[in-house]
Amino acid sequence: MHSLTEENYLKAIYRLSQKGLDKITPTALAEEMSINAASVVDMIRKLSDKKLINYDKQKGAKLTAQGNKIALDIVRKHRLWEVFLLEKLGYSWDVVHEIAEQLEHIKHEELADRLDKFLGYPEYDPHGDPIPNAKGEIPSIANTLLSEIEVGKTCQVTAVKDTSAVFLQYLEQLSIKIGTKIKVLEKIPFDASMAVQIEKDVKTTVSKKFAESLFVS
Amino acid sequence: MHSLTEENYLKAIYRLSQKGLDKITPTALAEEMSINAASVVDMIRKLSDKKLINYDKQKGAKLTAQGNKIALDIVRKHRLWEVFLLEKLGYSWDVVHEIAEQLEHIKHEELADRLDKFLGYPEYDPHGDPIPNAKGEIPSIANTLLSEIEVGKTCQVTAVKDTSAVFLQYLEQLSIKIGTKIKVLEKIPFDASMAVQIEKDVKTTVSKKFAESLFVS
DNA sequence: TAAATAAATTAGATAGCCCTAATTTAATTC
DNA sequence: GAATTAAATTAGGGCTATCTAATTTATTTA
Ligand SMILES: [Mn+2]
Ligand SMILES: [Mn+2]
Ligand SMILES: [Mn+2]
Ligand SMILES: [Mn+2]
Repeated sequence: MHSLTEENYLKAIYRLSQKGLDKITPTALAEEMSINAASVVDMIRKLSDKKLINYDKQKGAKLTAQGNKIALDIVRKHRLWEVFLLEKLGYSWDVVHEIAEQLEHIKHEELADRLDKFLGYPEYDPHGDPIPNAKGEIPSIANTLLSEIEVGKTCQVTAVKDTSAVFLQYLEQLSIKIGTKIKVLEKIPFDASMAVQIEKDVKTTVSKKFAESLFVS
Repeated sequence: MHSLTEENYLKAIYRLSQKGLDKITPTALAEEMSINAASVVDMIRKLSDKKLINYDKQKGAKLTAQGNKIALDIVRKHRLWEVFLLEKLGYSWDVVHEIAEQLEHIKHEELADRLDKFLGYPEYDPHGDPIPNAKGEIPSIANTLLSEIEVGKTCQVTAVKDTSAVFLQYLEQLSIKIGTKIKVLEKIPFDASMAVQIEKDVKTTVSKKFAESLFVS
């Protein structure tokens, strides 16, 4: 059996590889997990011994089929619990993550599937991230950023790239949620900020950082 | 902050004091938690230092007001999660306990209250145990055993004293659940077993051990 | 390429929670 | 009351996951 800590490492490796990192180094993992690189090296050895990852100084760390299965299962549970917390318990989307971080480690054979059924087989979590199904298949992922949309075009929010509480609260304040329509009115060359119109009413200007933190389609 | 392990100790002390033990000794706790007495002594010191219990060689271990509050909170969460697992996820009453044993340690300020509301403020868990409310008040507890019911009388199951999976599965097999009516037909002096009638139909004989494992009213 | 910097690894510790074995203290029993 | 048995405690470790400080190995940069 694998520990909560091992699960968190596997999930972090999964996350980094999803991010498109070519090489997952101890330093990158240490940064990602806010942990010391020396500790990471220890755990890399442990996970390698357990055949959950392959580690190679040249290629970095890679999940094995087995490791990937575990990581995907944790991600599935994490996102399902987030849906539960938001839809059933009425939590807001800037708090569900930290609680799901604990809930994802609850172990019981049928738990994910039962939760999935109870929630009506949701495809995306509250932040727009895709939920792997029971077979480990993942719905397609958004990859266009708001910053890439041309002036005059209207797009629709599909997911948040940055899931920090501060950003989510700011979105809340602007009444932006998954599905919200945003029209790009102007791009300011000076600092790459954007003038946008949110749904019908509100016009505002958002920063480059902001425009690079929202996925749209 | 207190750890998962500390919470389990506090809960065990709470459980033993509810059982009416006059003196909670290291040995009793060790037995209750399937742990070595030497380990218990370590933790008793730790919990004493944290003022969560008072320990006295003469009087044994006693929860302080603060310790009691934590224990009660864990018990509340445990029982609420059991209701959730049974009613919302469709688990049977012989499995909910082990999963709730993990879920009870999920930490978030409003979690218990939100769950409570979502479940419709249940008063009892699937085994008939009372659920402390937000103020820490506990509904009255069943204390009459089936074995104490006189011949000819009919009673109703209010709770199970033994919550082991084997017992719960046996009850399932006999179609006995919380609320089931049982009539005592005969008491056999030889081994203190009892002939009973379950609801209208089924007549069967149950052992002394069985009759002392069911609470009725 | 040699020097400087950065990354990876090793060495050595610590904290939490558990164990076995030995010892001390208390409770029984003869 | 002395001997025996049981309970509580101490001593000494083990394992996991973390850290800091040193060292080794790679990568940059001048
Ligand atoms: Mn999340
Ligand atoms: Mn986690
Ligand atoms: Mn239970
Ligand atoms: Mn527990």
